[in-house]
Formats: sequence, C-alpha cells, structure tokens
Amino acid sequence: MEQKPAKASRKPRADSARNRELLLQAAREVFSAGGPGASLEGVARKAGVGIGTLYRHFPTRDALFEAVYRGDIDRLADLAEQLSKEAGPVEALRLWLREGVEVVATKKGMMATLALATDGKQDLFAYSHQRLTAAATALLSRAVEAGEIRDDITPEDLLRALVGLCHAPDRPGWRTSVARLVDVLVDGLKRGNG
Amino acid sequence: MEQKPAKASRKPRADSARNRELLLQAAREVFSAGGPGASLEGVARKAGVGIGTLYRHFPTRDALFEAVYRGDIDRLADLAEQLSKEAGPVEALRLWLREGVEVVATKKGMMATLALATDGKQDLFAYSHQRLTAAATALLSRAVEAGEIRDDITPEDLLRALVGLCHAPDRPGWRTSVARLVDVLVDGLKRGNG
DNA sequence: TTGCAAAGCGGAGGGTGCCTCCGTATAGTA
DNA sequence: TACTATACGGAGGCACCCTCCGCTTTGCAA
Repeated sequence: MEQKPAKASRKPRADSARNRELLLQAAREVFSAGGPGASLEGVARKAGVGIGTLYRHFPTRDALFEAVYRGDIDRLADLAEQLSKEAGPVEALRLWLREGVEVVATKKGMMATLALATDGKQDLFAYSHQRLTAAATALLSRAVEAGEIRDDITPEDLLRALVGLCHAPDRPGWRTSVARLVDVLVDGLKRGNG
Repeated sequence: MEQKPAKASRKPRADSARNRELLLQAAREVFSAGGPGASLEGVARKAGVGIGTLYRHFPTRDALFEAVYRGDIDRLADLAEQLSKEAGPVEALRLWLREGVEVVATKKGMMATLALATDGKQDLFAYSHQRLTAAATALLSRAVEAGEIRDDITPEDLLRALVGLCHAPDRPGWRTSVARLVDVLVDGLKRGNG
C-alpha cells in the first residue's frame, strides 16, 4: 500500500520559482488597480513572462486571486481571534467588519477574492472559506453566548453582509457610507431591537 | 429662433420598431439568465438581428439595461410611495427593501441595473437614479420625522445596502439570508440602539 | 565537465466578444 | 413606380481567453 513512488524528485527549477514571484507581484499591482476584470495577459506582460507561463502557474483566474490575497485573508482571520481577546463581544464584531472593509478599500481585487472565499462551492477557496467562516463563527457565537446579540444570524450571513457592503468601493463617500452601515448592522444585531 | 426645421418628418419605419421590441425581449431573457456579463452578440443572435442593429438601437450595454429594466425601477419607486401610505414608517422601509430584494431575485440582470441606477454618475441612468433616490429619501425622512430611526443615514446609504445585500443571488439560502439581514439592518436603523 | 531528459517557457492559434463603419436593402412618400 | 431617408447587417480590427506544443533551460549523474 505504498502511497507514492517518492521518486527522489529533483529540486524545483529556479526559473519557475522566480517567475511565480514575478507573476504574483505583477498580479498584485494589476488587480489592485483594475479590479477583478483585469486582463491576465496584462499581468503576464507586466511580469515580463509569456501567457503560457502564467497559466501553468495559475490554471485559472481564481487560482491567481487565491495566491495573491491568501495573506490578506489570513490576516483578517487572525484579527478575529485577536479581537476576541481584546474587545467586548459586540465591539469585536464591529471592529472586525470595519477592518474587512478597510482591507477591501485598498485592494479592489480583494473584493473578488473575498466573494469567492465566502462562496463555499469553490474547492480552490476551501481554505480561505474555512478560515473566514471560522472567524465569523467565533465572533458571532461569543456575542451570542454573552447574550448580547440575536442568535439566528449565521456566519454566512455576516460574510455576505461584509462582501455586499464592500461593493463599488470607488464612489465618493464610500468609506463613511459603509462605516455608517456597519454600525447600523451591528446595532441591528443587538438583542432587544425586534 | 426656430427650434427645429420640423421638416414634417416621415413616419418612423416599422421594421425599426419591430426590431427594437425583438431586441428588448431577447435582452430580457438573456440578461435574466446570464447576468450582467451576458453577451450582446448573443442578444442580437437571439433576436434574429444583426449586431449593428443592436448597437444602433442601444449604443451601450448600459442603455440596453436601462431600457430593459426601467419598468422594474419605476415599479419599485412607485411601491415606496404606496407603502408610505399603507404602512408604518419603519415597516414601510422594511417592506420596501424586501421587495427590492425580491425583484432582483427573479432577474439577475436587474442587479447590474440597480447598481448603475444607484450610481449617480451615469447620465443615462439619471432618471432611474433620481426615482430611486427620491423613493429612499421619502421613506427615510418619514421615519426620521416620526422619530423612529436615526437621522444620519442618507438615501445613498440605503440604496448601497440594498444593492450590496443583493449580490450573489444564486447561493443556496440566499433569500432567507438576505431577509434576515434586511431585518437586522432595519432594526439597526431604529433609534436608541447606539 | 559534459550530456541528457525532466521541467519549464512562451507565443502562435483558434475561439469569443466588443464596437465601428459602410455598402446594401427597404419602408414611407410623391 | 420611383426616389430617398432610414435602417439593416455583418465584415473587420481589436482585445482577451485559454490550449497546445516545439524549443530552451535547468538539475543531476556520470
């Protein structure tokens, strides 16, 4: 029942690793500027690499998104944990949502990633989805157990709201508008408003 | 200072009007199924009309959206007026948002239209934007004047929330999730939750 | 070092969609 | 019926998507 031939596989090639980095860097820039619809050929051009190379490293557009923004997802998930220790249950929720908004604000491409990560269907985003869901679950259940918010809101609801509110982060007054809405939403979560 | 030559202009051609209708019908179907990214060439094909004809009638994708969904926008705006008479201030808000969600649920293409109409920048959507903003303003200010909700929420905030919550109307449990969030939002609007 | 094959490169090519332009067809009018 | 304003339609130029495969580079072993 041997798992793998384990063929003493040779060291990964240096040019491959280098190109991968070049692509990630280029994608970061292109996506941040141009949003989720940005051209992959543009990314390859900017990286100074053939389009074929891009597709070999990242077989789909989503794979590239995943690779580019996984770090941000992780940071957001970690933040939830930290806030659970440092802030009251409701305040932690509020601050977490605000930070989520803030992250998106600086990276248009992040929106698409967040949306995909929120969607459980994509195998590719299973990891990100799991991390975000766990973060949302933790924040919500803590507040529920403290008896401070209603108990019928799912983590999916919270993520949906986060992603939804972040759409169109270009419009004048976006930040303040979304900040208000986050407040409204969090207030609405509190017990005894029904 | 004659405004126009008023050249006893000839009657508009029958084929033109017919094709316009064919295009609208085809667009309705294609957009409803395929969302905002659906192919315009596909619309033309489905209408049995050349692509040039499509572009002559609707110079941009947005113009087509506008024409297809203006009726829905109007209906939504009218509903706000009606609800103002038939329901309490806060309840009217809640019901209006719910209806907005419902309209989008059945028409993917509507999402894009709503988003565009919410955005003031598009001259093309000036009418729709104005109608929706007026509707939101009426509902909000009525509730504010009744002292039932906070007074720092703008019509733009409300529309942003509506559009935002309606994203990704495909996911399982979408309806109930959004329904919950609308409730949370409206609860959060109420006075005395800060 | 050298030779070799695995691993990786890159861009041509076929497909789709966007939008414009203009020769051709046709509906209204005289 | 003839004439012309009006409308039609699709070819053409562009950009992008993604695949495929001949060529290059790299790591490794002799």
